[in-house]
Amino acid sequence: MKVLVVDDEPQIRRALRTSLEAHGYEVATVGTGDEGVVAAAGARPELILLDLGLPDMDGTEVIRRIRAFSEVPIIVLSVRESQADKVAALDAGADDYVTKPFGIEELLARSRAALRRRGGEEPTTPTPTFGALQVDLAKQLVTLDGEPVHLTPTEYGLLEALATNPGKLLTHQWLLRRVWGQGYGTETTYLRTYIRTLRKKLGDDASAPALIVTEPGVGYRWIAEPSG
Amino acid sequence: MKVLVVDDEPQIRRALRTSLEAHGYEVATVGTGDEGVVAAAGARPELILLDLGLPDMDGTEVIRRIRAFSEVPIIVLSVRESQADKVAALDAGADDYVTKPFGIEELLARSRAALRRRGGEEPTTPTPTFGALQVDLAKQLVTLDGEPVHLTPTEYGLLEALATNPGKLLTHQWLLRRVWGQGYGTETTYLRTYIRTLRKKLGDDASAPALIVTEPGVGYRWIAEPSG
DNA sequence: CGCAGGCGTGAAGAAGGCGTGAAGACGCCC
DNA sequence: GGGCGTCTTCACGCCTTCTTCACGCCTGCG
Repeated sequence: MKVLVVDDEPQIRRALRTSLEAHGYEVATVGTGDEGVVAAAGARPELILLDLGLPDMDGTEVIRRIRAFSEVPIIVLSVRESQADKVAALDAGADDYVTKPFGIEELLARSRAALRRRGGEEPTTPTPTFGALQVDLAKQLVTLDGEPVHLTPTEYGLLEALATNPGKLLTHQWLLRRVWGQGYGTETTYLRTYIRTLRKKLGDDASAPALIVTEPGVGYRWIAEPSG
Repeated sequence: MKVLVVDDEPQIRRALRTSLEAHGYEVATVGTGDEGVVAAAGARPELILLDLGLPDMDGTEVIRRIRAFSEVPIIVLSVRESQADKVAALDAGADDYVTKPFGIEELLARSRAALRRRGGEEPTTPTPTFGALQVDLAKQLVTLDGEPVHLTPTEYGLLEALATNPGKLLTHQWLLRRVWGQGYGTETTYLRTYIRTLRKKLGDDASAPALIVTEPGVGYRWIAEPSG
């Protein structure tokens, strides 16, 4: 049973490693959010213990990025006790939220509970591939024929929304809310603009699409077949 | 979304009911562990909020009894903060453990997290299939002999109305209301036009129909046999 | 046998959405 | 403060889609 510990304080990492290994878990530790996302994709742990107070990245952002490609249980460890922090982390996709200092027995029990719930394996691919196009959801890196493609944050967000829902018809409103936020829903000109740059950068043709199909009046559809 | 609250204190029951109903949940409340187990079996709630300090039965026993027949998420509410209590409840099968007093926002967030996990079991949308014709309702994708068929929103809406009611006679008015909206009901020319394009795109013949039969003066009927 | 209504067929006008290209506004880093 | 990348907005021409109409056929009825 592999567990990934993401925490910037070495003594906490050490303490967690000791306790977890004593209970038969296999433990990997990293110190930054970025490493955490990469390790979640690479090492494929079955449980992640995530400290919210990381130096390099907001904790909810780490959760969101891991959730882009994995359903692995995430238990948040945090010194912050405010409800807003808890709500934000849980709604970002965390499974549980434990405030420091916590008892190791409680943490282990919550880990067991989280693992018990996730009985089945999830087949989600960390890096969906479509022919020459590869989308590394962990590193947020897109390559075409092996060449990295530079995308702005909005462009990447749109691509992620499309590529993680292959074949599905995604409405204007759904895409706008997912990429731009809850307050959006009618700004179809944004979509047209960014779909255009995406098509251009990914070498797609609107009149003979191989990746993104326009569903007039409704939305867009990612039609490329996953090939990895 | 049905929630069952098991708590012996009436004011807590009332407070939870108010908060939960304000957020769109359907709430049932009981005051004893025994009633809780019965209600969990009978009312089939999708989430249970369980107070540990019940007068008639030990909290972990309630959890165990419910777990004997249901995987419904259980969030424990308790005044006891000891690790031993938390471990016991979680290992008995609880999904989460919240100590009173708790913030309602946090409880709601934890409820969403618990529901999200359980609901994660892909709410399998049926994909009606009729020989070579396949209607993927989740993706809103129609394929004929494996080839995607492009339909306009109105065409798809009409097909969905027909294909999800196989064998049933659907009147002009019913179809118009469903596809075009409440304000319609007499525009049978619309129906004729779109039934025609549907037949053309799906390879059906009006004079020898295999999919859509005209019921003169009344409406239309989807006669294809579901085959999957 | 003639007629009327409903249906299938074909087509065309109109409205709105889309792709395209570009330019201004904004925020951020140096 | 300046420069750059990114986001937002606009105008234009084209194309899809919706809506409407006309015509011929069939059916049922008187």
